Amino acid sequence: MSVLRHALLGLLAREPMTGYQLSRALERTIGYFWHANHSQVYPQLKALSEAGLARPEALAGPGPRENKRFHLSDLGRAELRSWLSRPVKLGPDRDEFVVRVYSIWLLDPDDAVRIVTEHRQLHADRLAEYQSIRQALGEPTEPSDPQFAQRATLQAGLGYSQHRIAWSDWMLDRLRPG
Amino acid sequence: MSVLRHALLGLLAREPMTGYQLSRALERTIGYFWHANHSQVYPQLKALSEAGLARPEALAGPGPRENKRFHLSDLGRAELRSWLSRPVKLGPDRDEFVVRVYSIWLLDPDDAVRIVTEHRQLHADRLAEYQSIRQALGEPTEPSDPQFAQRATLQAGLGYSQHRIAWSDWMLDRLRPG
DNA sequence: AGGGGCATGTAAAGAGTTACATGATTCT
DNA sequence: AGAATCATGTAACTCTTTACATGCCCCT
Repeated sequence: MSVLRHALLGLLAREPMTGYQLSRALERTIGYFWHANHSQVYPQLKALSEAGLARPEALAGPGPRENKRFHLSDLGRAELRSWLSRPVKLGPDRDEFVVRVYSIWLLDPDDAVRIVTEHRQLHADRLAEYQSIRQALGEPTEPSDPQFAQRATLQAGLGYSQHRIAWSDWMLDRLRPG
Repeated sequence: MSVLRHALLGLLAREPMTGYQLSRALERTIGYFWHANHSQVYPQLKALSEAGLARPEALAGPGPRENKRFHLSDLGRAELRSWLSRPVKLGPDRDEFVVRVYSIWLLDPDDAVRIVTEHRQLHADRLAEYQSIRQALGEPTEPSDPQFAQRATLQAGLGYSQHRIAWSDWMLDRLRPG
């Protein structure tokens, strides 16, 4: 069972959603940490339904096909809980910008400064985005509240962007002589 | 052209290597940020050779097949430089542990504390590993030196693990009442 | 009338993981 | 004699991305 399937179960544990809504969630909140396109979501929802982890509810709605809202089943909730307790390996080991930095010695100093500055800016923008979400979300509640978990993932994002900005500054200090 | 292909070019820009050596490098240094198995490396090396970005040199060596050491070509170096200057999107958006944390409200407080503590420990161990590499590597040199780039990627790792430890502590403070 | 958002799917290609397969050399 | 390391490949499967494809509803 893939991470994506569990990400979908985790979203459905909060409230029933259509495939479209799940796809959108994988472009924002949880999507900052695990992205997926709708073309991947629909087949996975079918698989989850067939495995009895989610139940589709037929809806009247727009479009040529039947609209469906998915509910987490008891089996799905049990699977999600069991997944949470299983051991995880360390991640991420897929960081394209760090791979680029590994070859940064091949660039002219000006170009090197430019790409690091661009990276810093991307994270400064992302940080501002996270901070505005934090405003909307408020202070963390009790750990049994979904809001707490959302606040904790947000905190991961805040800390990560701050770390990338600090790292960029570390490089800029050493790339600019004097 | 994939990230993996450019990671391979970035390794070959330092010194000629066999597919086996490249595979090992993708389990350590640069492998902390972009992992790949040998089964992925060999076909990509073939593709790089066919595209004229790397040249194979036949070697006497053990085993039933011919041994090859790959050299970066001028075209390969140009491609690598050009890739470095092209814009990057933000990464990573694949962080399994954060996806788990998004559902942590479903767990008993004890289990929640346990998985966060385990995560913290993984990063504390990784941090110690990075610190011993830093000892061996020394202080950063000039930006045109491959050592500088290696030191900069290491700095990314150091900062990242520190951030994950701080984030784990943030969660533990809130998961443990009192 | 046209654009954007809601809504659901399939197809094809590329990337990545796990397993299968072979065989020499070196160390214990 | 057996294990670890060096060394190279293929096969099968899953995951991910990009593109194709349809059509309603609401707002301007």
